[in-house]
This record gives sequence, C-alpha cells and structure tokens, in this order.
Amino acid sequence: MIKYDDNSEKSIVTYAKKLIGKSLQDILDLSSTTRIINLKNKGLAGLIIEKEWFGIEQNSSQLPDFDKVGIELKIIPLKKIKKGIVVKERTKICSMNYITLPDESWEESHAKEKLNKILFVYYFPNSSDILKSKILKIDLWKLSKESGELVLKDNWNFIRNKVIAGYAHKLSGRDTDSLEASPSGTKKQVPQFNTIYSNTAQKRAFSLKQPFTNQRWKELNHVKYESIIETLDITNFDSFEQAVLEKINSLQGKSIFKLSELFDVKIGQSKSRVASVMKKIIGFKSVRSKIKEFEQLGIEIKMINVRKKDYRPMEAISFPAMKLQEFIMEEWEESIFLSMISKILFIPIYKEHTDVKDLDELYLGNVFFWTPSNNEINIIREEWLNYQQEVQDGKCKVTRIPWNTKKGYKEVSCLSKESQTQIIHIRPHGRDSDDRDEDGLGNSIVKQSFWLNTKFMQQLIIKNL
DNA sequence: GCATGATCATGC
DNA sequence: GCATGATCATGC
Repeated sequence: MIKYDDNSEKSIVTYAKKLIGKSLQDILDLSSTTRIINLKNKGLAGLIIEKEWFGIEQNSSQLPDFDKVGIELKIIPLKKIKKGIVVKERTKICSMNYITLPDESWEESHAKEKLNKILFVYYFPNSSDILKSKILKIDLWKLSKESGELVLKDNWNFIRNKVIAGYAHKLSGRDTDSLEASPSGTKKQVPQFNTIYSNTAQKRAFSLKQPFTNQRWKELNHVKYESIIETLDITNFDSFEQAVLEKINSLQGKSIFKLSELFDVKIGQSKSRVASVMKKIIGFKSVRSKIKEFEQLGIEIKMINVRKKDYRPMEAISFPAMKLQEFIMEEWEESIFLSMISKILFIPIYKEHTDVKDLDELYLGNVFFWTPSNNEINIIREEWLNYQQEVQDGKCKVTRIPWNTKKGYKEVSCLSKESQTQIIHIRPHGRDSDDRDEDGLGNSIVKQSFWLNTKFMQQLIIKNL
C-alpha cells in the first residue's frame, strides 16, 4: 500500500506527477475508498487529493502535510477567462493568531514555515460535474529571494506591525500586495493584541493573493519573466516602490527624445513608443518582457498624457472592454475592475498642447504608484454598484441622434456620464460602432469599458507632485 | 474648451 | 480579425 516514500521529496513529487490528467473520479476509482463523499463540500477536490491520493489524514496539528520533508500541499482551482486559464482565487496559508503573532519573527513564523515548500496541485473545476474536474499541473515551489520572499516578508511584517499597534480590527486585504490578511470564518470575532482600540477583531488568515499564485502558474506555462530586483539591485522589498520611483523620477523633466538617447532605445512611430522608452528605463529588458515582481504584485502600468499648465490629462484612462452580462453578475469584491485598480504605476507625460507629437516636446512627469485609499474605494464601489444597477435597469438602451458621423447618427444610452460621477465612469470602447455587446435585456450597445475620470486623474497627479 | 460618443492603429 | 491603448471630432 505504500505509494511513495514520505522521507523523500523526489518520491513525493514523482508520485504527485501521476495526478496530471486524472479527474477526481479517477482518483476515487483507484482508491477503493469506503468514505462517503459529499459532493456539496467546498473543499472536495482538496479532500480527495489529500486523503485518497496521498493518504494524508486530516491533521489538526500545525505540521506541514508532508511533515518529514516540510512540504505543504495546496490545491489550486483554475478558471477560464478571455485570455486563457488563470488561478481562480487567493490561497489560504494559515490562520492568524493576533495574540501570538507579535512574538513571532519572520524567520520563525508560522506563515514562513507553511510557505517554505509548497506542492501546488493545479486543477480545473468542472462546474456541471465536480468529479470530472481534472488535475492539470504539479509544481514543487520553494520560497527564496528569487521566488518572491522579499515581498512576502515585507507584507508579513506590515500585517504584524498593524497587529502590534492594536489595529487588528482595521486589517484589510488591500493593505498588502502579495501576502494578505484575508477574512476567514464568516465574521467571527477573536481577541486581539494590545486592546486599547477594540477588544476583538475579525478572524483572518494569511493568504497568497491571486496575482502572486497566478504569476507562478503562468511561469509554469512557459511565460518568460525578468526580475527587476536584480536590475535595480533591490535587497529590501520595503524599498521596492521607492527604488522604482527613484530610478524614474531622477529623470523627471527630460524629454522623451532625450531619454531614448540616454537609454539607447530605438523608437519607431507606433503609439506605444513612449511606453517603450519608459519600460526600458524602469528596467524592462525589452518592451514585451514581463517583470515578475509587477505581476506578483498585480501592478498595472499606465501612461497618461497631461497638459503641462494645469496637469489636466488629455483623456480619461481606459480599461479593457467588458462583457455587460458578466459585469452584472459580478460581486464587487471579486470583480475584474477591482483587481485592475489594486495598484497602478502612473507615468504622466507632460506636453504643452494637445497636438504636440514631437518626442522632443514630450516630457517625463511625476511618476507615482496609486492604490485607492479607503475613501476612494468607497466611492468607486458605490459608483460601480450604481452602474451595475443601471445596466440591470436597462439603461443601455440607446437612442439614435442625427450626427455628423460615418453612419449619420450617434447612439446615446442612459448610463451616467463622466460628469455625473466622481472617479469612474462607463463609456463606449469598441473598434467602431459595429463592435457591439448585449445587456441581456435585448439591448445592443457598442462595447463598453470602465474609465478613470479626467478630473479625478488631474487631482491625483497634482496630489503626487 | 469641454464632454462624450466614435474611431483609429498597432500588435498579437 | 480581434483586443486594447490611445485619441479624434462634433457640437454646445
């Protein structure tokens, strides 16, 4: 009955790899289990793989799943989106104890112990028949500077410091980038450390955020990454954002043409030519390369053309077009839009007038990172929910107004306009007027997307001067 | 000069 | 051919 040698990392991995291509049903068939399977169990895949494949019984102890070699087992559900298959959700690492956390150091922390070596089992859930879900990939991941320890450690310290300060009740998943304090155990309150502000706090767990795990998943699927930590010689993640900013902002005021010379970037005529120069400066080896840290942290980079005299952006900032019918089904907390704005590196490019195109007359502005504040998030959530309501209420229905366009008319919906919101709005974003979407109520409308309002961006740029 | 719906242009 | 970032262009 011995299927693998639990003293050997290699043997465990070899045995794990036999899972690839198997469905949960296949595993059950091979295990001849007499256990009663509850198909409604949320962690069913985990249970089947853990118990029926590896023979690990539920251990309430804090020991790793394969304790002799210190390997933790994590079952990762995937999901399909437009661009392909991605990691579905955050990955819980261990629960938090607010009373003992302050006594821990990163090196000896419970979290690090669980993160040291993880055997990731990636599977694709089959929604119509959960037992048909298949395992796609196996990965033995080890914590190291190269794999992301600097950021995890930094995040862990941030959370610990907040707990020490007595602010456990103010913890939020948005506090950190990669390792987050995620709510666990449905609103359960537990005692907290240094109870001068509140005696209790919501029970939480340390979890890896989706972008972090997803970056690893993509790497496994042969997406090539470069590390900016090496390029910028970063040793302490605390300073990651700072290092990036320092690197760029020392060049503020220089023309894009000058920068392209300084950094020896060949530039063409493409619209993205300014972005190419900037990426090279930040440390991207080539324009199309992906930086590991940016993906792990879920950082988006956005260029923004700005009128120099009053810092007014030439345009609002767009995001990819959405599918209205998917949008109205989304939960705010899990929404695509929220994930796209969690952290953005804005690179303002100053110009005197709208019509300036010459690279000699475009100047690098004040670069900054933006993570929405609590206040901003509240407004954005409200506006987002309001748009969801508007779409559900059929406000995508359009009326044609005679206009001097190709078709001789323009189509106007009843959705709130940019001038009626504070931070975000919805607006057409198709190739042309024939690039359409349906709202599920029988209305056809040009594809829409979210945009960050011009005025809001102007305020943000000024605030970050 | 702004607001907003329309559309371009590159790159995959 | 499509998605996306970027920008146009009308009319007030």
